Amino acid sequence: MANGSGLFFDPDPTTLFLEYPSSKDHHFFYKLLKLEPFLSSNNIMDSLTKNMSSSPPTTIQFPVNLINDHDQKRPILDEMDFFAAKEDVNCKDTDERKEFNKPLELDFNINTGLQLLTANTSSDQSIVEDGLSPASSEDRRTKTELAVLQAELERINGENRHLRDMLNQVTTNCSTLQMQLTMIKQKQQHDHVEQDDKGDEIKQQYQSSQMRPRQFMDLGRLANEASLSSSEGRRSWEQSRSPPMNIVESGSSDREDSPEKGLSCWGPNKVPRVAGNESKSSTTVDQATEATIRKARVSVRARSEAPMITDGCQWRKYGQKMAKGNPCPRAYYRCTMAAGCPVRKQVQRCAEDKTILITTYEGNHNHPLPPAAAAMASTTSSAARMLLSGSMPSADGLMSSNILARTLLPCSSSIATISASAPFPTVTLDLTQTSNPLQFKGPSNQSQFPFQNPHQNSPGNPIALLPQIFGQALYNQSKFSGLQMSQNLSTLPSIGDTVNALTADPNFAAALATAVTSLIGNSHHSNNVTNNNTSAATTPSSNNETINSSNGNNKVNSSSTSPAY
DNA sequence: CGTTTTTGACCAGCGC
DNA sequence: GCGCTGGTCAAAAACG
Repeated sequence: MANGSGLFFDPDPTTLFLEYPSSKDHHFFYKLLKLEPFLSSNNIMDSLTKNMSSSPPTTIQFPVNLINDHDQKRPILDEMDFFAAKEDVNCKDTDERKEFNKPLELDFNINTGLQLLTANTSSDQSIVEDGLSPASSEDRRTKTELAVLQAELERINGENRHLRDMLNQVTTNCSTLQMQLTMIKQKQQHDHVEQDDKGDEIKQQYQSSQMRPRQFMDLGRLANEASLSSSEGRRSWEQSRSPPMNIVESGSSDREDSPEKGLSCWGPNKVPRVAGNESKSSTTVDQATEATIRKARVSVRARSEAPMITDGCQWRKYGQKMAKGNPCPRAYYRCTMAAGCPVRKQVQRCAEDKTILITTYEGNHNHPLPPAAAAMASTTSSAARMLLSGSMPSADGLMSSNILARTLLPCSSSIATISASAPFPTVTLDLTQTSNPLQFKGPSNQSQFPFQNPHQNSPGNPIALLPQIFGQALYNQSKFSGLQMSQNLSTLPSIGDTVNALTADPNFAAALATAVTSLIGNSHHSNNVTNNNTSAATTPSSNNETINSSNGNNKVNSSSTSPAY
């Protein structure tokens, strides 16, 4: 109790800010935010934690003046100015308002212990009036002081709780901005790497075959990445009411005419064929890795009563099969947001729990993603990259990847996993978890506060776990791989904020999976731009012909793509 | 009438 | 080679 927050002066300005008694004004936080745009939320959280739980490392024992100083000035001015604060407390509301409206720099000198004196004053008076001996009076003073302190602590604790809530809100806002910045950085770095390493290959690709659809897919992928940036994301929002831009030019006929159409379609035999001669320098391991990567799938398990979760993309059902060992049929869908989009998904209910909808995504979109998916892409990209970064063509590699994933995600291994037993590497996002395995299990320097959004997070909302999941993932990523987002642990709350915002959509899970799917390719296509658009090869090459022809029959033009959102 | 869904058939991979 | 299974095709039906 005695170490309750608000009674301590922490030299850390962050903590001081947190203890600011009149910080009900949100502008105060934003002012601090402005001063510390990259303030680590973890520091904030840690400071909060210190104040809320245990004795802070730096504690200033302020003197308790038992003399009513209503009529006299404070005798001690070199110490914390609690007494002046006392006056503020004793004053009327109007005076308090005035005091709160003081300049911030003045308020910074005031700690929340300011109200102590007010209570002490009254107590002192009664004690003095008792006319007891000095010793017993001293004891009474001490006891009274203690009681007052306790009451004050309770009040301050409540205030700190309020401040903590406000801090969470401000932190999320700050982190959102940071995430946007990070996304921009990521995009710039990614584009830079692509331009440096594969610019020649891209040129050769374009020169060798102008209308090859895979090239448009590349552009589409780039467009997807571009959509991750704040500006592009905004544009995506603006375009949300209109059919998305079709990256593939002139429909599927181009695909049919292309001699390399097989590359753009799924086929186990369609190991990437590098057009450039210099591309042959790439090792067979790289090619095999690329082939494995292209086969990567993202499976999302989420509870949904709906037959299919809507993820912002448009899907056309092209088949349904009864899978072995599952009474529920498996539906096959093809993305129709853009002509020739190779992304397909399978939807099937879990045999054990039919309330769980298993959606498996395969392939990479060749068109800008819907806003929700695009926004989530930045969040999930690092997680997907991390999960797949260890993917190797061999089973051992996949197992290592799985181990890596579990190592990097020690608290979420049951939520985000890589399956090596599946024919293709599959990233499984289990959103059906009801408990929060990550909470309070992070590293010591990690925020002990969950990414709370009291309005959206709830224990029964599995999607609410995503902030923790990817926050943890990104944290570990920053710790181990030092990728773009590593420099800011404060990105964790931003992820949580973003995810929370997105999880407002009950169909968010599918959007998440879509984003992950798109980023699985994005995270690796830098290795081989020639093949990055080739979707996961699951069907024989012979089917490619029929697929293309069927696309002609069931051609989905941009006009036919109804603006579902 | 265009698009989507349904559904039986077809194909390829895999294991025995 | 055969059967099983997963995945896809494509004609017909349904839908708006």
